Parts: sequence; structure tokens; C-alpha cells
Amino acid sequence: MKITYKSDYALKTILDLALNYHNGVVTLHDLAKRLDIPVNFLEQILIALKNGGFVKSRRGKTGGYLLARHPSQIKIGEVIRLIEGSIDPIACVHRGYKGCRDLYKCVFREVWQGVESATSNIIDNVTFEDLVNKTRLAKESLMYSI
Amino acid sequence: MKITYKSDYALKTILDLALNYHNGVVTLHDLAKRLDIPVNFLEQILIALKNGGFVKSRRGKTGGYLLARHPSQIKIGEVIRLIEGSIDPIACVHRGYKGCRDLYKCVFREVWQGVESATSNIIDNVTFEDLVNKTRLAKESLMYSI
DNA sequence: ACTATCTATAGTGATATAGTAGAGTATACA
DNA sequence: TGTATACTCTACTATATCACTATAGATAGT
Ligand code: FES
Ligand code: FES
Repeated sequence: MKITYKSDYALKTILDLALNYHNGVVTLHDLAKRLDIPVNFLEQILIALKNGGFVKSRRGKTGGYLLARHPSQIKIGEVIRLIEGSIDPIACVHRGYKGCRDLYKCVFREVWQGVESATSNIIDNVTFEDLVNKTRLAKESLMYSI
Repeated sequence: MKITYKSDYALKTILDLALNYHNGVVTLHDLAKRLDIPVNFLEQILIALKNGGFVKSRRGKTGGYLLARHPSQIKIGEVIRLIEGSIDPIACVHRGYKGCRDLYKCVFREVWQGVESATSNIIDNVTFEDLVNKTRLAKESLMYSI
């Protein structure tokens, strides 16, 4: 698995929307500014997240974006899979890798499958509710330390 | 972690040399032919493996390549790290990732670290001796099935 | 000397990444 | 009804990485 800027931005965007879950919509402009992401790039990411069923949008003057589901119902693995397409360390685990002529007899294959399932085990067990709580805890302990 | 052709080829090369551990040297040409890797490309990989201390070479007419260590002393993780440079799912786990301005407070960081250590746990526990045994077993069961 | 081998470095086409740019659509509200 | 403010969609581009390719040279055995 490789996390690109695109999926990094997507995850931070969902987290921001999760932190604002009870505050109505958040505009593209606000998200871009807070997360320091180029507006036009974030735009494309939000369309993908919308098509993936993670966010909803409201158009017009009072428009903006909001989560389509409760933060506890979104796992970071789902978002990564949508943006990155797959989780494999090597393309042949899933298919379409030319080097994999001898798939059925390649002794490395089960290593790659092991890596994939270990990775899934982690990213499919973290929800955005977990991350919201962690963020709030971090903010709190920061306040006490000042 | 992302396995490219280069590291895939490197691993298969080391495995081939491990299978021939008691047969003296293997030439670049033979390796390239058996593994179906472009000669000039494999050449570069072998230089890297040599500089990494995994293989040794003999020049001249009776030259070729051989393992620098016993197959039981080479873990696949070491080879991957040499060729790929790192194992991180995201560059910022290790350093030099621009998106990581807010490293110290990013709540995703420990997820990425978890993925990295789970991956290490797998690839640092498989030696080429293991793979040699697995290859021989597979070949054996294939013979019985015919 | 000759030839089979390894060594070293430069170049190249294809694809992916991380954006930019700009025209178009929908909605609230004055 | 007009217009400001938002979202939508498509096309383009610069840079880097990947997977080679090409070529000139060094070394060792016969
Ligand atoms: S060639 Fe596909 S797993 Fe080895
Ligand atoms: S920005 Fe580096 S771990 Fe999140």
C-alpha cells in the first residue's frame, strides 16, 4: 500500500467533516484553507468522495459539504480503497501484473497476501469516530500543558 | 510498501542463487534467461545487490554471481529495503513528506506506523532458506501429481 | 590474442502524481 | 429577477518514477 497526497488529503478532509458533524455544512474554500490543500485539487477529491458515498453536498449560496454517514460508520480503509484503488503491495496479488506469469507457483505470493491482510486488519479497524476522539483528547492535553 | 518490478526481480534473483547455492556461480545471462528479465536491467539490479552485500561476483571467462551469505542469513525484508529504500506506506513516517507539516499532531501517524511494523513483522521473518524449502516442496508435490 | 564474463553510466518512452485553468450549473436571498 | 456564492465537470501540464535500452569499458581464463 502506498498513501499518496490524494488519499492523505481525502482522509484529512473526512476527519475535518467528522469534527464538524453537528455544525452543518463546510465549504470547499474553508476545507482547503484549514487543511492547506489547493482548492482545485481538493475539489476533485471531494467529487470522488461524493461518488464513493462518503460525503453529500449542498449547492448554492448556503452550500457546502457534509458527511453522508456518521463518523463511526466510516473506516479509513474504505476511504483509502476508494482513492488508491487497492491495498496490495504488488499488483499481481489482485491481478494484471505482467511479472506474474507464474502466479500459481510463485513462492512470494503468500508473503504479499500476508502483508495485504495485515494492512487491512489495521485500516479496517479505525473509524473516524476514533480519530475524532483522539483529536479532541490531543487538543485537551495541549490546553492543560499551557 | 510498494513492490516494483525491480524488487520483484531482485527477490527472484536471490532465490535462484539460493537454489544454486552449492553449484558455484550463475551467469547474468542464465539468470536473465531463467527468470525472463531483460539482461541490461538485471545487470543493474545485480550491481545493487552486490553493493548491498547480498551477492558476490567473479569476473572473466568462468565468472558469474553467487550469494555472499547462506540463504538462511538473508531475509526478504533486507532485500526489499535495499531496493525500495523504505517500507513506509507514506513518506512522512520516515521523513521528507511535505504534507507532514503537522507531524506531531497528526492522528493518522500511528496508523501508518502500525502498518509499517506489521509489514516488517512479515518480511523480516522470511529467509531465503524458507523459500528454497517451499520451492522444493512445491516441485516435489508437482511430480507426484503427474 | 581472443572471448566470455562482469562494470558503469547515460539515455528514453510510458505512466502516474500533483497539481492548474476555466467554463458551467444550482441555490439563496435582496 | 438578478447576482453573489457556492458546487460540478473537463481538459491541460509539469515533474518524477518506472522499466527498460544502449554502449563503452574492465577483467580473467584458454
Ligand atoms: S509473480 Fe505474482 S506473486 Fe510472485
Ligand atoms: S502528516 Fe505525517 S503522519 Fe499525518
